Amino acid sequence: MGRYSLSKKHILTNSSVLDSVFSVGKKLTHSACSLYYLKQDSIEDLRVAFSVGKKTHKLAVNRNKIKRLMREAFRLNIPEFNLGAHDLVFVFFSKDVPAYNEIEDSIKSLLLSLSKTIKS
RNA sequence: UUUUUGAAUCGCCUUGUCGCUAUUCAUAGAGGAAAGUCCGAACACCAAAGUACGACACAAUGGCUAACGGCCAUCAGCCGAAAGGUUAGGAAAAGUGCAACAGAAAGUAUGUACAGAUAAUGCUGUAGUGAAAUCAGGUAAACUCUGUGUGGUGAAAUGCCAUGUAAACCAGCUCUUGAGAAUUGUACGUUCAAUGUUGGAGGGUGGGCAGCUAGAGUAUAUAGGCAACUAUAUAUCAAGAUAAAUGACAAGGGCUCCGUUAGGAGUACAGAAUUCGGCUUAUAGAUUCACUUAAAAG
RNA sequence: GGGUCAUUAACUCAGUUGGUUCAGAGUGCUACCUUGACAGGGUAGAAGUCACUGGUUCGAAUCCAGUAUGACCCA
Repeated sequence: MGRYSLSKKHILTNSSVLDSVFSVGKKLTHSACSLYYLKQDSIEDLRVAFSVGKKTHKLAVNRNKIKRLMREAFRLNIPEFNLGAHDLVFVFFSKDVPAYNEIEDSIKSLLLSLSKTIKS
């Protein structure tokens, strides 16, 4: 496994866990993205999920594209932040189809503020 | 040559770095519509999957096909100058219904005026209203009739393994006089029915494997056929995910548009979900072939 | 993945099955009357491509086919 890898183990798939993250977990927002997060003691690594609403983006092509961009940005930037075991959910809610730079900016700043809040 | 008409094809390419999914560990990895879910099948299941009625679909003639509501050819109607396009094109002499306004009258019809003919009436022709007016009238995309077809449910089907709980609780029904149930609109039939069955409220799981990708497959050639299509031979074939992979960045080259150049902008519609055959809808741009001659230019 | 419906005035709904007879009701809007003025009341008026595109028909909001948007059901 390389330094920048992000394989299927780290994708959050269980629906009940997702529900709990949305209801119990806390929320951060930056420009076009929101981040829900919840600390988990039972697991060792962090797990992520990405979401784009069907209301804002009707075409499946655009939804897939945005999710892939978000995952790419997360994959390249996560090694700089040393987070513990957490469940993260990124939600995209803007109505435009963004470029890669904008997504990377917002995800970077979200991760930065998350690490600050965890340390403090 | 432009325009017009028809048929068919393509659906940007290459390299590098970092990733994702599958497995043979080195390869492969999204379409012509993957879409809509409008039809037809394959495949699977149902303690009888049976019979009748109902309901629904289709409709010129002949052919193709696994099948079809699809496709091909021919005839007829309509549109077009032509090439060609288009049509839910069975039956009104089985029955029922419907037709505003106008008009004498819109079917238990046949009135009036004029003309013709006749012994006379009936009769024949013309007139006005209207979409339709005497013709065994129109309307079936009104009911209906005729012919043909359809059992129902859909990979969340179905089979196996693992994990885990509750053989608990409440209510109803029934031991042959038949409650209730058996994935179907109704009836009949058939089958099950006390370690029974139905409903309620509640508890647990919500993982894995198979189904799952080589098939009515694709391409080329030859033969048959007007064609759809069929037969034979040869070659060829690596997506298989499941909160759902097929991406990001960089460089170079195509193509289109703008611009005198430098250069700039754009590169559609759109993302597999069991698999096929069609139909319908969306689609930048490019290419090939055939056909017509009305118009414009030479 | 599979299925069922809806779309009519600015808003909420009738009418659609069964074709032609004025596309209607309430709320809101505009003008006038009533009042010293407002509210309320009364009178009158405007506002519609019947979601869109085609077809059948003499004639379509209504029948048929396709498209778009929205809602719901199955687990």
